[in-house]
Amino acid sequence: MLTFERQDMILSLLKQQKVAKLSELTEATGASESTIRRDLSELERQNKLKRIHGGASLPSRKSEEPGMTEKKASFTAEKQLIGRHAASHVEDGDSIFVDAGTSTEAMISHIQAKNVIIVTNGLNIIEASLRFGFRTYVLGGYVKSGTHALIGKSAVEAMRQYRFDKAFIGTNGVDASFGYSTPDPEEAYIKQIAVQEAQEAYVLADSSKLNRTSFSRFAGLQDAALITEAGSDSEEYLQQLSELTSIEAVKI
Amino acid sequence: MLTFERQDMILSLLKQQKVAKLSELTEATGASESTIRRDLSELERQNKLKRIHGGASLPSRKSEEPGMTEKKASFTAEKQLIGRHAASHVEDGDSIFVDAGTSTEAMISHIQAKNVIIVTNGLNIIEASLRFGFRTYVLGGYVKSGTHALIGKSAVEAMRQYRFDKAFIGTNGVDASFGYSTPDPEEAYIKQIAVQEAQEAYVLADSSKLNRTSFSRFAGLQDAALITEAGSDSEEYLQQLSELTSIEAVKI
DNA sequence: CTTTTTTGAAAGAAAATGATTGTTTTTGAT
DNA sequence: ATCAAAAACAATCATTTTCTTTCAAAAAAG
Repeated sequence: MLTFERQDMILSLLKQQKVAKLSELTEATGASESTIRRDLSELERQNKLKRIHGGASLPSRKSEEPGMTEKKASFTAEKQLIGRHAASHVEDGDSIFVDAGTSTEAMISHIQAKNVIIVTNGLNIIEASLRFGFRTYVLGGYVKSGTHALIGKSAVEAMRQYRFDKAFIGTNGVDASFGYSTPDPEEAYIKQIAVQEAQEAYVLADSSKLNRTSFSRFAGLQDAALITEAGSDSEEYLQQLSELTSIEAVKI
Repeated sequence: MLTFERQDMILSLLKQQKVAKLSELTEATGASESTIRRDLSELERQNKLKRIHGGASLPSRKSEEPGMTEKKASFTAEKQLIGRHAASHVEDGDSIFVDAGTSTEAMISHIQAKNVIIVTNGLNIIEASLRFGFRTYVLGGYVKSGTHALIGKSAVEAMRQYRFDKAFIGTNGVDASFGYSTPDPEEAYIKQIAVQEAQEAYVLADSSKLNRTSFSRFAGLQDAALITEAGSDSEEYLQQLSELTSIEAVKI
């Protein structure tokens, strides 16, 4: 990976999380500690970030506006791992749908493929996608406060205009019988269309989402592959799910 | 393959993906490493790109950015004044179109009216609009890098779905005979529709935009009211314009 | 056919990386 | 508060990768 790319990745991660541990950065970039330390030194020299013991934080800018990427406290190493795995499915020239959410946002920086077209309904995804230079298309519609996802009639209609090689979807619940679900029916509808329309559909779920149900079901387990983490406590549950759908469990 | 063809290929590849590894370039062009290196050196000399260890990236706009920010800073007070005046036109229950851009962004925070619905094609506007709690709708479409405006077929179609009481438009040029204009035809098209569809249309222009023309005309002076600043040096020009359209000049 | 330009390959120089060293900072138990 | 263990750090070195320089062959131009 090029120095430039890696440093960009560090900055983007920081913009999302405000602070990042060294281990998170090595994890996310695949580089060694030494390399990350050197990057941090260089970036600090450029005032792009501030080094702190154990990692780095954003520089204390006085007039920095609270961007649309706030409230991202739970951006864990787990999401990064899941994101990186999801990104490995993206191939040169793919057009992909990337759902709103933090899990899906984490995958953007890991996409290595070239000439990728990204379509999204998430404002946070737009920002990440642009930063990494992807051709970016946005669904129209109503901006739902909270998740900052685009929903409604316009969004649905916009979905029909595009053809997706792959769709990457976030979820709030994964359940053996109920399938994938999320609280808001309007958001669920967008996800449902994405799963239906895409050639391949992947649902990203950190371990907190397993064995849970939410109000609105948007797909059955068999409709989309599940990308999640292979934690020791969830081993048994994943085993059970694997009889119902394709599971891609990322090991820490 | 001819030298300029190969260099064109390098530049177009870079334009797509921001950074390119040497191996990608040799693969794409079929030329040897040495040849690509020579091309990169030459293109860097022309400021067409920036060489980085392992490949090349688009030239860092650091050189032009100081100018941009400097310019932006110097017009901030003026933009705020113009924005505040524009915001005074917004009434309770209005549905308004707010164009992408910094001038229009400045008006959001000054809107006092209640139950206002904001429709926009600018990513920066979304952020501001959400922050101040307005019901926010977004046009879909392609995200143009640079202005971060949504353009293209989807954006145009989305415009047709809404009815606007008022439209607030940014511009790059105000000219007595050519009217209002902006560099990008696609952006101009959106502005044009906004002016046509809205019950009332306002164009916001700081004083640097007066007596200038840009490539794409989107409206005649008589089609939209002009909100600008009444500077001492522009007094005469504004007097001249006031015979052609409605001028609302804000005094500092 | 000769001269100039472009190209690709090779060798040494420079840069980046990862591992290892010893030092500094933090942590937490007394 | 003090000390020892643990964690994080900077400095250094060997290895790998990339870069520049150089040169000769191939292609293009005169």
